[in-house]
Amino acid sequence: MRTLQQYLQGLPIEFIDQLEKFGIIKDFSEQTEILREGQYVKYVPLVLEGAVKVFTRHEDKELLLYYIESGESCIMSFNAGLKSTASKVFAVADKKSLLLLLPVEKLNEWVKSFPSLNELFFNLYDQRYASLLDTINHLLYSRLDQRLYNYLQETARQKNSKIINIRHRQMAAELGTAREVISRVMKKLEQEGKVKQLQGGIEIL
Amino acid sequence: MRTLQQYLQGLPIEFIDQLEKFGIIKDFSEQTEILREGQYVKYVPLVLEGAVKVFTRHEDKELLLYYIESGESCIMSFNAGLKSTASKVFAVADKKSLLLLLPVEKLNEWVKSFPSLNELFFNLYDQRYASLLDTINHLLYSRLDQRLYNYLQETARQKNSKIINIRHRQMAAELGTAREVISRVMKKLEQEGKVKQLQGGIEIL
DNA sequence: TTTATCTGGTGACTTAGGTTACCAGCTTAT
DNA sequence: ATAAGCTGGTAACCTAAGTCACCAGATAAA
Repeated sequence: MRTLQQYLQGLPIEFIDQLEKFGIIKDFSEQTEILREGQYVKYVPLVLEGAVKVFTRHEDKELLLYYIESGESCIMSFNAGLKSTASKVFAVADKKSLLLLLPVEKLNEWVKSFPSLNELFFNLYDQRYASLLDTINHLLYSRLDQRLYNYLQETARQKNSKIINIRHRQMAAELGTAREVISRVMKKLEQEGKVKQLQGGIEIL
Repeated sequence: MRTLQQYLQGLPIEFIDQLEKFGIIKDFSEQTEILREGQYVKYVPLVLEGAVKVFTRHEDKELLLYYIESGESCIMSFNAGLKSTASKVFAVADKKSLLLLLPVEKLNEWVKSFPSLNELFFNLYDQRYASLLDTINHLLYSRLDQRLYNYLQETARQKNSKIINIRHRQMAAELGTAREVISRVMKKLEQEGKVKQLQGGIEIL
């Protein structure tokens, strides 16, 4: 296993020391829930390895918002931690992941003492904000075929493979629509030569 | 006119001093554009009086995201200023407004020296993030009648009046839809007894 | 092996909302 | 006063997408 210093290059050594002292490194297997909606947060996760998916949910429907990747953290738990408010999103490990858990009681102090941590969270806020803005524009202006195709491309990027093994049912859930609709739209994308459905999974062309 | 101290209670006096020295207080009349998309920012506005509307735009369609009210600022210009990136939203004064313009070259320093400013922007980020999340859920799960009614209620709150004078065309623009559709849905809301269209404007019941 | 479950595919139907075209009643300029 | 432009209303139509019902093939469990 690599050391914290190797994961968190660019952070001052005194901060890394603090992290080693008070942070907790923990493994999460694929599909493990990392943050629940309504949850109050004691540890803010920072992704060292792997990736975490963040969703919003409304009644039984959900929607994939974005991924948290290596070196990034979850602003919802950051805020929920600092302000003791409840999370409005939920998060799940997308693959086997290694997280560094930051205790919230230290966080406030750290944000003040280490400008680079402060800056990291500002950057993350900005990135997620931009991502939500993008989602809004897609919801408002794109049809589902476009959204599905984007989704598949992003998934392929995450899995680092042009062929992805995934059920229609899951795609539907992550795009906030119904399974039958995915089935229909997938056929359309296939006819347009953008994807190919084969036994091993879906190939993105 | 009130002094900066009166507008910005809770901020340390040394910071107010800095603001008086380097900030610019400026009046904006209703409908004045305050931030353009793609714009690079030299001054980050902080609303003292009035209110500013923030929109996203995609081709010719736009969508009202939220209001910036007294004591609040625009995180998009904050980020655009600090990182010298382009704004992804645009903003317009909703009424005659008084803004305090913060020069970006000072901002970086201020964020570090004054934790309360730092905290203000974290709070604003969180608030806007929550607002975008809300918009996403509405776009995904609510029908237009519900969205329109929410919009009217929010507008009434802003104008501080149950009767609002506004064109169907503008409502359509701010909700990202077409004028005819508003006309149709307004009739529906009227039949349901939720609003009343009279010569002076729309009454929200 | 023989169920039971999961998976994707499909046709038929419904609905919200976008589009087109047009009209009547006000306001505002000329 | 007359014309031009804004405003809201409406009918007809179209399309994307949600819903329902059902089916066949694959996969997993008994």
